[in-house]
Amino acid sequence: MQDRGTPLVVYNSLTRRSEEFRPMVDDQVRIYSCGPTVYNYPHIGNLRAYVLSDTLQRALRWKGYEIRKVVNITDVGHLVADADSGDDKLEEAARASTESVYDLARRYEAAFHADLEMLRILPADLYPRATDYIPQMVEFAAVLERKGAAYRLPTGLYFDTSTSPGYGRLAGLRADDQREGARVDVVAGKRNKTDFAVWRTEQPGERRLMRWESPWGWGAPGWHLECSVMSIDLLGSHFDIHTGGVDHRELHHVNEIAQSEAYLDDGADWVPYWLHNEFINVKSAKMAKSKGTGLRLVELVEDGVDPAAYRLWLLTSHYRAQSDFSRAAIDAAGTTLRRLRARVDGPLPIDRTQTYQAAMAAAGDEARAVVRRIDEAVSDDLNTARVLAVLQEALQNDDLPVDDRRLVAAVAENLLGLGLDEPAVEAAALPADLEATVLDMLAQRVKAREARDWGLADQIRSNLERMGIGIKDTPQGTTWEPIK
RNA sequence: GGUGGAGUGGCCGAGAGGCGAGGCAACGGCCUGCAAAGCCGUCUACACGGGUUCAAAUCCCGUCUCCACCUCCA
Repeated sequence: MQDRGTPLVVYNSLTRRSEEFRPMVDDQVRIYSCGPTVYNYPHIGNLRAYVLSDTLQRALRWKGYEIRKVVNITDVGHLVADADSGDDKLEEAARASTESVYDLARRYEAAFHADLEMLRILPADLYPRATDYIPQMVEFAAVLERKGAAYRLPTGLYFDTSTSPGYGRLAGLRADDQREGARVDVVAGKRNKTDFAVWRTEQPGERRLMRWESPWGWGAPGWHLECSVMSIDLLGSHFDIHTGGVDHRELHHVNEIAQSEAYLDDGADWVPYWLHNEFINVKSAKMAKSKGTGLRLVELVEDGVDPAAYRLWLLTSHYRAQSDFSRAAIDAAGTTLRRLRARVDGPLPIDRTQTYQAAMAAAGDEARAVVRRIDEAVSDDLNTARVLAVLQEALQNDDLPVDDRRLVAAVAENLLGLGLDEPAVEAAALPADLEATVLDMLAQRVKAREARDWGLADQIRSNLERMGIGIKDTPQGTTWEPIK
C-alpha cells in the first residue's frame, strides 16, 4: 500500500468546493489539459495553464500515482470572434501570411513545445492534433444527431442545449442570465440561444482553406468538439481531471460537458474534477495580445531572464489568484532563484525523492518533519507558495544536517521544477567579437590586482562595466557576468 | 444587468478566530584593497465603519475600490 501522505485536496470548479481527490482507478490518474490554438505564439499568460497542469502532474506523481496526460493541439475550428459564425483563427492567420495554414500551425506548435521545455514542464503522454481526428469528430457528431441532441441548420449542425440536463452547471450560470447578441451575430434558427455549432458548413461562395466532407456538407468541426472526441478516445469515456484557463469554464468546458454527456448517454458525470487557473494581469488588466500586453517567454529570455525565474514567480502565488505581471516582480524572482541555487549548490538526490513515500524513507529524523510540511502544503490545493516558504526556512536552518537540507531541496525540486540543482550563475556566452578583448582585460586586471595597483584594476573594472560586464572577486578567483 | 473573486508591511505574496509565512527592496553590521556576491541583524502589516468574542487580518452586517467571466481568449 502506497503511503500518499496528506490527502490531496483540490478546488473543483464543477462543485465550487474544495474536495479530496480520489481517482477512478486505484493508483492511476488520467488528465486532459486544454492546449493551445496554434494560430499565434503563446504569451506568458497562456503558459500559466501548463504550469498548473504540470504542478498537478508533479503533485500526483509525488502521491505515488501513475499518470496518463493528454494535451491537445487545436489546429482547426477555433473561431476569431463568435461561437457560431465568422472566421477560423487559423485561416485568418494563414491568409495574412505566405505560409500554408498547415505550415503555420506546425510552426506555432513547435514554438509551444519550445516554451514548455524552457519552463521545465514535464511532457504529456500525447499531444493530439484536432486535424488528425476529423473522422472521429464526424462520427461523434453523427451520434449526437442520431440521439436527437443535435439538429441541422443551413450553417451547420447545432447542439441542442435544451436536451442537456444541468447545462451550464460548471459555469454556475442559468441560460436566462446570459445576454445573447450583445457583440455576437445571432444565428437564425437556433432553438436555444446557448446552442452551439458542432459542425460548421461552408456557405455559398465560401471556400475554406481547411475543409472536410461530412454528412452535413463540406466544412469544419466546431471548436468544442475536438476536446470531447480526443479526450474520450485517448483517456476513455470517463477520466479523472480536466484542466484549463478560467475563461474556458464559462463556455468551452460547459459545451464539452454537454456534448460528451449526450454522446456517452450513461447518466454519469463525464469528468469529476475540473481545475482552472486564473489569468495573468498587466497593470491590473488581463494580459492579451490584442491589447499589446502579450509577452512571449523568449522575449523575456532574450532580455536576460531565466525562464525558471518566470516559473518561480508563478509558483509564488496561487494558481487560482489573478497575478499582476511586472518586470520588477520577475527580476525579484530571478534573485530569489539565484540565491536558492547558491544555497543548494550541488547535486540533489532527485531520484530518491520523487514520491512522498520514497522521500520519507530516505529522510533523516529532522528532515521528515520538513517533508511532511511540504507535503501538507502541496496537498492543500497545490499551495506552491507555502512549499517555497518551507524550502527557504529549511535551507537557512543551520540545525538541519546538510544531507537533510539536500533532501528537502530535492523534494522541492521534484514538486516545483525550478532547476535548483543548477549552477547559480550560468556561464554566459560572450559575443564572439568581444570575447578576446574581455578576456584580455580580465587578465590585465588580475595582474594589476596582484601588483596592488588598485587604480588600474578599478579602471579596468569600470571599463568592463561600461561594456556590460560585471565583475566579482571571490576567493576562488574573479568571475564575471553580463549586467542586466 | 447577471455571476465569481480580490483589497495584507516600501513592493510581491501565503495564511484564514489566539502561535511574527516566505521572498524582493531598504537600512545597519561582518567580510572584502574598494566594490559585487555572501553571511548576520533591523523593518510587527492585514481597504473603511460597525458588531460578535476572553481573543478578529481571519466570523457577521454595511460601505468603498479593483479585477475577471457572461463575447475570441490560458
